[in-house]
Amino acid sequence: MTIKPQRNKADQGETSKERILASAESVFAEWGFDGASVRRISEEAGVPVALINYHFGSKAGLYRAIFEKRAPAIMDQRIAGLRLARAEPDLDRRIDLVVKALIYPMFSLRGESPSADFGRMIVREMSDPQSEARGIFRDMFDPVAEMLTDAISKCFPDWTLEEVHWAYHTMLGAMMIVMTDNGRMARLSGGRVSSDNWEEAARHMCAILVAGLKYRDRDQTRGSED
Amino acid sequence: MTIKPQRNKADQGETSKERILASAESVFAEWGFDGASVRRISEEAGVPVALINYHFGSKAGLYRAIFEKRAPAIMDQRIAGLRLARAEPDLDRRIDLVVKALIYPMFSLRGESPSADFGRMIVREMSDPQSEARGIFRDMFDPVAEMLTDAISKCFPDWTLEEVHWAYHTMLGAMMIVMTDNGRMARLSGGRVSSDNWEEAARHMCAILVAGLKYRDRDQTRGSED
DNA sequence: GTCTATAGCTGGATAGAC
DNA sequence: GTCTATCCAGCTATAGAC
Repeated sequence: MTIKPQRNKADQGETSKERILASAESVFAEWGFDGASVRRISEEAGVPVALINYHFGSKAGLYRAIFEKRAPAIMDQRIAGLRLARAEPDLDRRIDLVVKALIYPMFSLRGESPSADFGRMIVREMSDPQSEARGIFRDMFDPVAEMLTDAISKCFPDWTLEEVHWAYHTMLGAMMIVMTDNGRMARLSGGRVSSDNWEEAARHMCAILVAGLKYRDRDQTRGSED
Repeated sequence: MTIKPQRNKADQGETSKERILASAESVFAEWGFDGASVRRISEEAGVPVALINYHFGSKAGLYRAIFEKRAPAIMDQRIAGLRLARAEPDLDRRIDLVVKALIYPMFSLRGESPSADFGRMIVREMSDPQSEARGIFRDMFDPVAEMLTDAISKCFPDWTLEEVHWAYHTMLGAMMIVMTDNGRMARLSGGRVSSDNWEEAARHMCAILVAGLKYRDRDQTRGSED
């Protein structure tokens, strides 16, 4: 066991590598991959530019490192949520747990320290065609996404594959907008509703989505495709 | 001996201004505002860079011009849809029309010529904190958004303002993901479901969202915040 | 209106001292 | 590991001929 060198108060115990990651997260979230410059990140972190390339190889390497640092915690929470859902035999109650397994781990980001920014990074990555080349979703998010679609289809055994995947993507999309809201909700509501309260956000969204899945075929005849 | 460059067949009577707008739409959609370069746009349009600044003043001017060209048609369709909804006295049927007034005009974009790209541009603009400075949403989208939230609240007279705005944003988010899907849906479904068929996309999404709004309070006691 | 040429910057990345 | 200094490719925008 090695003992970490104790830093003084000014450092707040952070290594320069950690400071770079922290400021990169906020700069990438605000400016996007292309709009962000390593110079700006280095300034915000209070380190020279060269140090970024020393630690992370390149701008792209730094970008990926942020996802590698943040994604596992979210995936683990989703997997844990799915384990709870699987243990619920009543399918009506189970879908509720599945939806929450998807939504809550993402929203809880907004609670902790700097990481509403990471939520914004995810949305930008998701809406960027170049993301396919980076392969971040393929590598870090797809495995759990498959577990989730699988869990949905087990809750609705009579659904087609189309219905399952559209349900999943509808939920994913709804989630995106909260991670990305730039005060538009506040503007449209005359300042009376804001998206900052993530617990309320999650509650409202889960209510709509769970009901949407459970009752989607209630009022209309089932689609007759294929 | 030099012959005045005659428009070739490929031009099909398009002015250079129109060609710039068309290629800008696809380049901005693929690379984002910062990632796109006016050089790349000019190459794709087959015009010299200077012409872009002549016609549109700046890169930002060109960007905005695309929204000014495309947004009105969508807004008009939404307004028309809302007019139909207002004429429907049965509130259960009316909310169905309101949701469709929001969703369908956006999805119908994917039907016509080059404009899945415009859908992608909207999503990127929506997930970009810098968009507030550009003011595109404020100027071109917010007025109709207010009409829509208003229509929702008329369908559910007992809802709080929070519930209305969360419902609207949930729908908006769900829509975003279809406009932006980069083949991830196809990947996750093993190639068996794709988001290319916009009619099916709209159908699935509306089914979930309408049911979500109508039945969101069916299984749980109403939130007690006020 | 359309073009060539270029000004004036800012970008990512690296070399090499310490 | 950390820093200074620097390379040079790429960017937006404009000047000015036609």
